[in-house]
Parts: sequence; structure tokens; C-alpha cells
Amino acid sequence: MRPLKKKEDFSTWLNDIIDRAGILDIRYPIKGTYVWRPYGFKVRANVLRILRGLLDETGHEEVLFPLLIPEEEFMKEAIHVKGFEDEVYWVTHGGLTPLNVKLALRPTSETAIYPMFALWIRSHADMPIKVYQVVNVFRYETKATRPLIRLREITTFKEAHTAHATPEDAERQVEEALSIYKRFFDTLGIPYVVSKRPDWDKFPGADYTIAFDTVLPDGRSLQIGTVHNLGTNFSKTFDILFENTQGEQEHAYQTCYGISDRVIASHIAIHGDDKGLSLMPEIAPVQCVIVPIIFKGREEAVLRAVEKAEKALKGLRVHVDRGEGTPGSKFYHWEMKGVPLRIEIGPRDAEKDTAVLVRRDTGEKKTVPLGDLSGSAAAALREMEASMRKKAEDELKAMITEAATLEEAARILREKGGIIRTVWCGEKECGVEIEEVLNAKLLGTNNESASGPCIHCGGKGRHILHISRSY
RNA sequence: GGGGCUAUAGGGUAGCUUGGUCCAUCCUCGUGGCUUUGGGAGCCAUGGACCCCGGUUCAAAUCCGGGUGGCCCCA
Repeated sequence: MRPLKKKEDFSTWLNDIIDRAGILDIRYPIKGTYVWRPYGFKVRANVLRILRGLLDETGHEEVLFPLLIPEEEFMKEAIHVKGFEDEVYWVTHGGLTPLNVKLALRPTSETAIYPMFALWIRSHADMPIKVYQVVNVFRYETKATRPLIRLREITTFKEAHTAHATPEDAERQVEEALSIYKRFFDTLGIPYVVSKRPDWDKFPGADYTIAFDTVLPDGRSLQIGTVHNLGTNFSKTFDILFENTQGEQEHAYQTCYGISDRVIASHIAIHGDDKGLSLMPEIAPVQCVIVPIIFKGREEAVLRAVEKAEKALKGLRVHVDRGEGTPGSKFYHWEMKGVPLRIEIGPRDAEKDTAVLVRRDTGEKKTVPLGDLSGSAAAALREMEASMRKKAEDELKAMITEAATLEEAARILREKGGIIRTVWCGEKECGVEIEEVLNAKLLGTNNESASGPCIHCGGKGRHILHISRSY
């Protein structure tokens, strides 16, 4: 097997680790589609548990819409259609019979959900509606596909859709969505930069789009979440009308926001190392693995101590590796799987009633009394979470660089990548030129105030701008 | 959107240039056994591959065309 080298060859590293840690099987014979394996599926389930929790506690309700969307509905919203038309898979036959209405495999579900919203909403009192679903969506990607990052079947797409009686309420919803996502990424230890996308790069059909981007170890940015204020664009198309308090018919104000498989990709990419995965305790399928170190003739004492340890750790997700094989090979195995905490118990420990506690992130070893194992394990996990989060945040900070000129920006992008922070006038023409000159993307602007000249045209700077090479 | 490279056991590879030496190399892996266990142990036995379709040829892993998958570069 080839050695893992995250720094030198990130792309190969990521593919290898996804395979070797048992996240996905990347050999499924259709381009851009992959198989979730049991271990990866557990990670995914834990991630979704956190996300569902955050949505549920803020009054969202989970629903499930059909995968298929009739052509007529799909084609209704002109700008939206244009944004997706070359990526849509069409179902054209039922058995051998050609369908008289073609059916789209959802590339996202606005056009599936909003016709139903039109039926559900009659009065201002029916709102707000806040629903979400976790589904697979299909996009016929023409560029090179990548596991968890660029897929033809996005298997984990959490999309929330809301409708409101006033524009202010929709605006508040955007703020709530941003705060939910911030808490979500914070929990997972994924640092991010928030940008309002330039107008020409917003979600097709949105008034505006606010996006979360993170930076992967190769210096390229990855979009990991988006929040859209749809205004009345879709409600006008799909006749989502309600009677307001004045007794007049009015179009509903809508938002939608989504998160995908990429969250898992970025967690793997940011926290993993050359030994394999390194999972935050919160999402690790196994939080603590106990490796008994058995010597011939002295099994009993060790196994008794192991049982005691297992009992003490009740409440954590614990696995005891009683399998064949040497301790060394088990250490490597569980490090590859990213298990946060390892507990070694051998004859020496059994004798002294202790255990060796090893942190996955730092490799730090500590001998602790068995009687106190529960407390010291919990403490170690807490410390790990904090320090993993901090490390990731520091790394992202180090990848955000200020630049005053395009030459400087180009040099930074070439030498270390990451995100350029600079000043921009806000004009489309100027922005598009920046993208061309730098061969990079404008991630967008933040809400800080800016002063000084625009990096490109020298005009009055109105925004702080984020630029990067992106996935 | 344009261009290039590539496909050999479950994973990683040698062989391809110059067709025959190949019922295909090595590492890893699987299976049965003995033995071992504080950072990937060892020994014995055994299992497993030339992406698909077509063509050239006495002869194809090797050459040619198409398909499919993978990787990279440019816009």
C-alpha cells in the first residue's frame, strides 16, 4: 500500500483515506456515484443527528417529497431552469412505454415542493412554514467527479424550505439559518468564511445567496453550505398566494438553505492526517476503543481489567477489540478509522489497576487509574474537541491573506492558495475581470465596512471581498 | 467547452516501446494450520487479474478503432 501523504498529495490522500477508513466504496461502476459503507454511514448518521437536532429545536419539521418532478413544473421558473438544465437527468420511459410527461430526477427540490406550498398556504396564519428534507439529488456533472465533493448523485442533501408572510420575516429566517449553520459547523470543528455571493453567482432564482466556504489542505476553497433569500421569485411562478391581514392576496416570501455530503468531506480533509481519519468525538461511530494486550499465561487478569474498563465507560460509544492480531496492528487500524480515544490495558496495567489512554489527535499517552477511567476519558474527549476545533480555526486563519494589488493576490494564490481578503468596488464588470486575471473565483463580500480603493479598478471600495481558487 | 494521459487479482504494481520467453512479476490481501502479542511478527500450505466490444495477425496483456471508468492540464 502506498503511504498516506496529506501535505504532498492531498487529492490522492483523500481518495485513499475514504477507501481505507471504510467511508465509501469508490468502485461502483457509474461515474460520480459511490457506495456508503457501514462505517461511513454511521459517521453520516451522526452528522445528520446533529443537523436534525438543530433544525428541530428551531421549529423546522421534517418532510419527504418525491424524487420525480414533472417536466411542466420543473420548467416553470425560467431562471432556475436555466441554472440547472444541462445537469438534469430525465426519466423518459416507463418500461418500454415512452412517458407523455417527462420526469426530472430532482437536482434540488424547489419545483417539487413549491406547487404543494401553493396548496398548503391560504392565509398569513398558515405561515411561517419551515420544512426540511434529507434526500439524494442528481446532477449530471460534466467535470471530473470526486467522492463526497463533486457527485452525480448527491446522497446527502439536507434542504430546508420556508415561506413567510412578510419580507422582514424572511430576512429573519435567513439570519436564523446562518446561525444554525454556524453552530453546526462549529460542532463539527469545520471552520468557515461567510460570503454574500456576487450577483452573477447566486442560486438561480434567488434574490441573494449567502455561502459558507472552508479551505482544504491544498489551498482551494470548498463551498459547504448556502442560504438563499428567494424573495417572491418562486411564489410568483408557483402562485403561492396568501390573504394578508388587510384581506388582500399577496405572494409569500421564501427562503431555502442546504447542506450536503461536502460537510463530511471537509471534516475528513481538515482533521485527518497521515495515519488516517481523525474524527471529532461527537460524530465518531466508536469514541473509545479498548485494546487488550494479552500475554500468554496472563490473559485472565488483563481481561478482567478490560471488562472493568468497559463498564466504567458506559455512556460512551465503546468498542473492545478482542480480535486476533497483534496490538500494534490494532493501533494502526483504529487510527485509520479515526477513533478519538484508545485505551490500552496489558499485564503491567492489570497489576497496578491502571490503563493507558491515548489521544488520536496528538498521540499523547497518559497512564490513569482504572477507578478514575470514566472521568479521565470524558475529560480527554472534551479537551480533544476543543483543541481540534482550535487547530482547525488557526489553520483557516493562516490561509486568509490580505492583498492590496492583483499582482500580490496572484502571487499568494500561486504560492499558498487559500482565501484572499481585499477591497472591491462592487461592480460586476470589475469583478468578472478580477476572476479572469486571477483565474480564481469571487466568493463574495462580507458585511464589514470597507475603505480605500478597489483592488482592480481603483474606484471607491465598498466591500471586503473574498477571492479563492475553489472546487 | 478544449486537450492529454491511463485501465493487469480486493488494494498497489512489473511486463506493453520491439506481438511469441506470460496457463503473467512483486508487495499487500483472503483461506487453513502452527506460533506470537506494550506500535504493522514469523513459518508452511493455498486462493485470486490482463475493463468491455470489434479489428489486424499463424499468434494480442502488448498493435488499431469504438465504448465505459479513472487521472491531469487549459478555458
